[in-house]
Amino acid sequence: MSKLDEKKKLKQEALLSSAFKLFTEKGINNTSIADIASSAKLAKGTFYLYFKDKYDIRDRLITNQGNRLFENANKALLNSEYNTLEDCVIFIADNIIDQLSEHPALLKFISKNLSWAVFSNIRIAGRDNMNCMDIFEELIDKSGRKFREKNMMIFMIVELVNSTCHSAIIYKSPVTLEELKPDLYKTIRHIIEQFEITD
Amino acid sequence: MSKLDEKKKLKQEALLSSAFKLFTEKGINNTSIADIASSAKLAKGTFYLYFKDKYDIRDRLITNQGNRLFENANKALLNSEYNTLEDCVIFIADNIIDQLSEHPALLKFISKNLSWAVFSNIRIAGRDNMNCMDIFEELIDKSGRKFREKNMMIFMIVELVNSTCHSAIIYKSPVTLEELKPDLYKTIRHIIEQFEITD
Amino acid sequence: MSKLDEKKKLKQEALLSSAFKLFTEKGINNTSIADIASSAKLAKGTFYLYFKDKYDIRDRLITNQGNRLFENANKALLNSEYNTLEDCVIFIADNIIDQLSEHPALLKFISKNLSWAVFSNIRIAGRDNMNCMDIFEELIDKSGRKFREKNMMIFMIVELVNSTCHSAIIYKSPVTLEELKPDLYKTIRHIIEQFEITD
Amino acid sequence: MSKLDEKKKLKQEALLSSAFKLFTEKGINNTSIADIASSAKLAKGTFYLYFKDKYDIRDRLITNQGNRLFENANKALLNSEYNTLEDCVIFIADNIIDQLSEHPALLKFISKNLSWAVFSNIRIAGRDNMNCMDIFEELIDKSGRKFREKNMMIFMIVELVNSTCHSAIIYKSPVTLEELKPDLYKTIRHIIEQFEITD
DNA sequence: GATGAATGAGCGTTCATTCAT
DNA sequence: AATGAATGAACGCTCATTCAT
Repeated sequence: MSKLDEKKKLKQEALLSSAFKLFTEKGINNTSIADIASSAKLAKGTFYLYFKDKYDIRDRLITNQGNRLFENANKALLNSEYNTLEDCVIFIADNIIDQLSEHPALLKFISKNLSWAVFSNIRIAGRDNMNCMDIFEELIDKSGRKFREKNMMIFMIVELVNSTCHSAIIYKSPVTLEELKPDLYKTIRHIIEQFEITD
Repeated sequence: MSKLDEKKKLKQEALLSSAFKLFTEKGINNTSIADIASSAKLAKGTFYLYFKDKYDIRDRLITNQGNRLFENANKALLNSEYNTLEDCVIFIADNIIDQLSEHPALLKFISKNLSWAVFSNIRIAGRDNMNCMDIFEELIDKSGRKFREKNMMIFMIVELVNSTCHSAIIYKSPVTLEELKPDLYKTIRHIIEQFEITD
Repeated sequence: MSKLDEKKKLKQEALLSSAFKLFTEKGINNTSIADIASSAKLAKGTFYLYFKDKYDIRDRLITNQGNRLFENANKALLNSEYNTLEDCVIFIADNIIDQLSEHPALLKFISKNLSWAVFSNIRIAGRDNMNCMDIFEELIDKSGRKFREKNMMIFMIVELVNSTCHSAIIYKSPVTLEELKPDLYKTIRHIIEQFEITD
Repeated sequence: MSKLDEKKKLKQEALLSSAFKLFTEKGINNTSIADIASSAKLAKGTFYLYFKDKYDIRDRLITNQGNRLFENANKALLNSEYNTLEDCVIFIADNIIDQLSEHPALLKFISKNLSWAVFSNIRIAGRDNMNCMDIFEELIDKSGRKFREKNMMIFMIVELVNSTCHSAIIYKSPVTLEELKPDLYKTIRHIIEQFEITD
């Protein structure tokens, strides 16, 4: 990589991290392109050399941050000793929930913008071109058990976790995260059971 | 009601329905107050006689539309012959899902803005000052069964239904509504079971 | 005066005193006609039955308040035992200064809007159609002394008092009122002396 | 200075002179930022690149114009042969009065907005960081005479000149400028005398 | 006479986008 | 590639004024 390319990379990263800071602090609507550029110590016009508009940089951020969450969770899982499919799925959920509960601004930012399409395409670095869905499929395969409608199963788990934790973390309402977790994980076990094929 | 009051009522309704149309068509961010007023064939200043700002009219719309959904579902339930708690809860969910699937714009609008705080305060017309939570509590009481953490139980059901149906209706992804429903309802039964206290 | 006329009088007075309160509290520019009307507990349209616009009511207020200041000063002078022209003029100045220093808002309001034309036409109630200038002329006549350019003499005194006290009362800068007074009155004596004709 | 900086300077000056023209012609209240910008043949947004708001540009104008008045007077004094303190002070007053009487609009603008705080901070170009007060102090020092309360003395002179000339120039009432001057200057001499300390 | 709902011109301000340097 | 001055459309909001009741 040439020196120029390095410089460009640095500028892009400065814009991304400035945008992330401002989006999570003040919300996307209250952040202008001038804000982002000046916070990155770049000129306004420079922004347009790297991104089309505010929504372009937002989408890049969601993907990046989503990646990070799952990478962390995946790495932690590999260091753990969990075995059953249920334990592994819950481990990942729990890990991501804990990451988010420590950065409520990130949670707000992500969950407002996380659609299934985005989610299922998040790619995991270090696992050759694998995405979230692939990780889950792998877990299922390793368990040796059989499931119908794997997509729907994962979809239901992800949506349930995402929406209930959002409320619990941001508003602590109607229950706190700590109150929620036991029953949330119990429900995850029910959902997995519900989709298992037992001959 | 005087003639003047009638006229005022009409104008407010014109503003509400214009706002709803524009919010669902173009999104709140791309709708200006001038748009709403002119679409209601009123002067810009008139808007401010009835609402504080865009977010005031949005909140009024959410409450109004939320009310309507639950009122319809509740009325239909009273005309049905369902008995068990599970059947009743699923009947309401199903009814609301069907209403929303026929108005995806309403679904988009509502579910982007529906927090638990808003939800649990939606009031049902015709049932003396009762809100959604009261309706559910009533169903539970009538069943004669005992549950721990009723709030959390309802919360999990509502969030699961809301988030999965949003995706299924708007994006038909990863499954269509018709594919989702059977498993969604099965999961609802699991959740209810999970919270029941059996001595 | 008919009952109706009394009611009208009351409404006009309510408007005047509301306007005065608001003008002195928030300034004329930040006071709207709606403010005045609602503070007087009258409808907006009613304002226009009594005054042409904001500046109409302002001018009425200046005259009214100016009258009051001079009436009070004049009444107090009649109860005093001062004899020489200098003592009388200074007594009036001092009296008005003290009135104003107790109502800085009134001072601000008056002195921003007090031109010589307005000043010299302020009428004193209870003295048959006499104005400020007449009062001063009377004092001069009673003294039995002779002056050239009486108008200019009074003009210089009034302007000097008005402008220096404005600064002293509102900003206490560059000197306070108490520091200013002795020298101010000494200068008034000099001015009177300067215009006296001594054969 | 680069070409760009020159262009910016020109634009700022265009805004200043447009604002001055409009403020003096129509008053500040009746001048909008759009007026100023379009009169300077610039876009409305450009105004905000150079000034915060209407009052920012007003304050800049007062300082600029005030500077000019005193600079001119000071330069003329240096070319004159006046010696005594009284003659010098009256020379400056007379010079400024003449400047103002030729630009009544400037007089209106300045004297409505000239507070003691503003006045005493006006800086004189070409005299290393000196302001009006410094000039007067210098004159006093050079005279070798002793005065008590120099601040108050100058304050009284400035306020008297400002307020009487305002009326004389703008309204020619109750006397014209030419009628006023002799007595005004006589009063200035009295004031100076009044503050002198004679052992 | 009194009301206050309705108007719509007008305001200050922001900001995405362009483009000459 | 990078800049940042310039633009002007668009916005939310205010308010004097009118007029049907």
